[in-house]
Amino acid sequence: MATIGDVAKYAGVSRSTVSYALSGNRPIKPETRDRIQQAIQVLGFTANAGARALATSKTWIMGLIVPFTPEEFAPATLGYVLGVSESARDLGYDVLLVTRKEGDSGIARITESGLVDGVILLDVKRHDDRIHSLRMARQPSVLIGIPEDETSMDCVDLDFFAAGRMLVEHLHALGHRAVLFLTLPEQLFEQDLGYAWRFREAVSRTSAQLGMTVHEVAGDSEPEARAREIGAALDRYPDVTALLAHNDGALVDLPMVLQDRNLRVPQDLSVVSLFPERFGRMFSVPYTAIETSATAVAERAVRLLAQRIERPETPAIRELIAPVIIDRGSSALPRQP
Amino acid sequence: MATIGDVAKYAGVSRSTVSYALSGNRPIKPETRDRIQQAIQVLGFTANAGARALATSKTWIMGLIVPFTPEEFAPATLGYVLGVSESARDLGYDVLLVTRKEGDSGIARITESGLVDGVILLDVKRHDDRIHSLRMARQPSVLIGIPEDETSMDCVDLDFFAAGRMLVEHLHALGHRAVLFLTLPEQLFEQDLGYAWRFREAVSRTSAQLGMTVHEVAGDSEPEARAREIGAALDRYPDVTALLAHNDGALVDLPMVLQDRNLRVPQDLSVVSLFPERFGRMFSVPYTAIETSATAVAERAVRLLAQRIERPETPAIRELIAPVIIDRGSSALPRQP
DNA sequence: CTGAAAGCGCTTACAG
DNA sequence: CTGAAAGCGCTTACAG
Repeated sequence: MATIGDVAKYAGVSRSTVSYALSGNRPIKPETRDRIQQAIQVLGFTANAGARALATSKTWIMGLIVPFTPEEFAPATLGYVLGVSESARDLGYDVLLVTRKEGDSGIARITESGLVDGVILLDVKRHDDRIHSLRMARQPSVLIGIPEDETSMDCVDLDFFAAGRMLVEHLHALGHRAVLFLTLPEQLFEQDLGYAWRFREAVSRTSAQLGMTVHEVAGDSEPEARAREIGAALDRYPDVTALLAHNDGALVDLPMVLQDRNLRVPQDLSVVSLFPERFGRMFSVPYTAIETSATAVAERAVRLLAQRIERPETPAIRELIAPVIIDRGSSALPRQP
Repeated sequence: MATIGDVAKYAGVSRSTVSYALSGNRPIKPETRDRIQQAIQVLGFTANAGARALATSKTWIMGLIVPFTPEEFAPATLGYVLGVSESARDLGYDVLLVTRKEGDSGIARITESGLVDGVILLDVKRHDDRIHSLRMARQPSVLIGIPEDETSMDCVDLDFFAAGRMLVEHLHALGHRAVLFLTLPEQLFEQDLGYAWRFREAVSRTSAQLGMTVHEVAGDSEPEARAREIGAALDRYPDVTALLAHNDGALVDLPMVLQDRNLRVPQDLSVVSLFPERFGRMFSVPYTAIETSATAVAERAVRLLAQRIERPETPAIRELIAPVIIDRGSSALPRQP
């Protein structure tokens, strides 16, 4: 491979001049610049990443920590991964992917070795050990999700509390007073995932305030069990007039389950939900819902991290993205008893 | 951050001794080794990745090129990404993720700068421009998928031709003579994706050899259109006794579509398919099928690349993973007319 | 507007 | 069994 020395020799200048021409950090005489440009072309020169990182202490790589919990929903996760990657490239960064098996040690490894300039953490838990590793690191980090103790941590997320509240208020405004709430798989709560808890808390608090009855059904991650649970719950609570489904997997089976019981939407049962936008494009989920935009969240997170890398000392930011309901006509006035 | 010099000073040895203790590349007196170990502990030393890469010309990073075609199926793609990441870590490598927007230039960027030791390419097309960039690179690469011209390229993939043939033969053996073949979204064929074409070709060739009639239905990527197409095709070809569905998105809607038409599986219609294993765990797809194991393919690809990185000159390998049918009882003798 | 030189933090032949 | 030194390929103060 051609080095900066080869380019310098070919262009008849010093290595420092080539370097400055590359970085634009000092004015170069136009003709000199042209000669250098040509030399670069001819020799096919690209600066060595390791050498540059060593000299500048900057790698232009962001670490992305993704646990890939098996119970989580692939299209959602993928949306974040893709969003982070594309946004990072827009700002000149590459993305190093660190997945589950390693857990905590992965963060230490990529930060302590100086492999990355910063870290984005996905699937933040309410009490997340990994945040300790992030605080120890000399590189900045941004969380996608909100932990219990967010002191001095930059966080970005959809406002899942507002989302839960909005959906309950939406049903309440239509006149619904008894709602079936299909939650995420229990494992996700056990894993202490912030968004799962915040959404559920919003639903239970808001419904309590508004005097609504909410029957919770723990959404399974296993398809057959899930369908059975939904059916059983509909039998158990004949008073419910609406279904609030926060379970991506279940949404796909829902049309079938409801049809099996001859329940028309929205005449017999209103259905509202929350799911990733990618999901709606891939499957038939004809329900009024809040669409979580991984792209928007990822983009904000990457921007924030890039800013932090440049100016580490500004105070931590918490950015909640306001949810928006897309009306697909699956909610209406409750059926008359 | 502590450098190797700090460790050397603390342990009272030279930097080279610390380096050799780290690499194990020459014997070190046990007591010396212990002192060094302790110094590393106390100072919290981790070797700088850039410096090491510069000195050794090895980054321990594999590039993973993933186009993330929107028509493709998230669980499938995610399976490969996750599989590559985990397998790479097992061998000591990190993974740098390069996604669509950049396309071709991304490969040049990460190889020419020496950022990666090798590249894994996903979603290989039959005629894939990116392979040219890979051939130009000084680092080795492995394709997940088989291009038309695989000269001197390492390739790993599920044997999609064998898969298509197996499923057709399976139906033929049961006595089916007219089959509806629901293909992947047309866009994937237009994108020239190898696996889409190979599977389809296997289906059409095998059925021709066996004297079977195959009606193709172009699977849409848009959910509503897809369901309509399936229904229309079932009406159009009343002679079909079996459905061969190679369309992940459609599989989820299928139970509903078939129920709408009062078609029982397998009494009225046999259904066989091919889908990623992750998919079956997430959704209810009760069909006899070949399960594509992204994990297995990814693991082979990573191993192959690691070998290439160590010994670049051995001849190129093509590794096709034999498909296996999982019987879920959705195929039976054809209904009597 | 440009060059010579030091330095980033490692590894590894060379020497003992 | 260990050390001193050169070198990997960049960047950037220092000097002119």
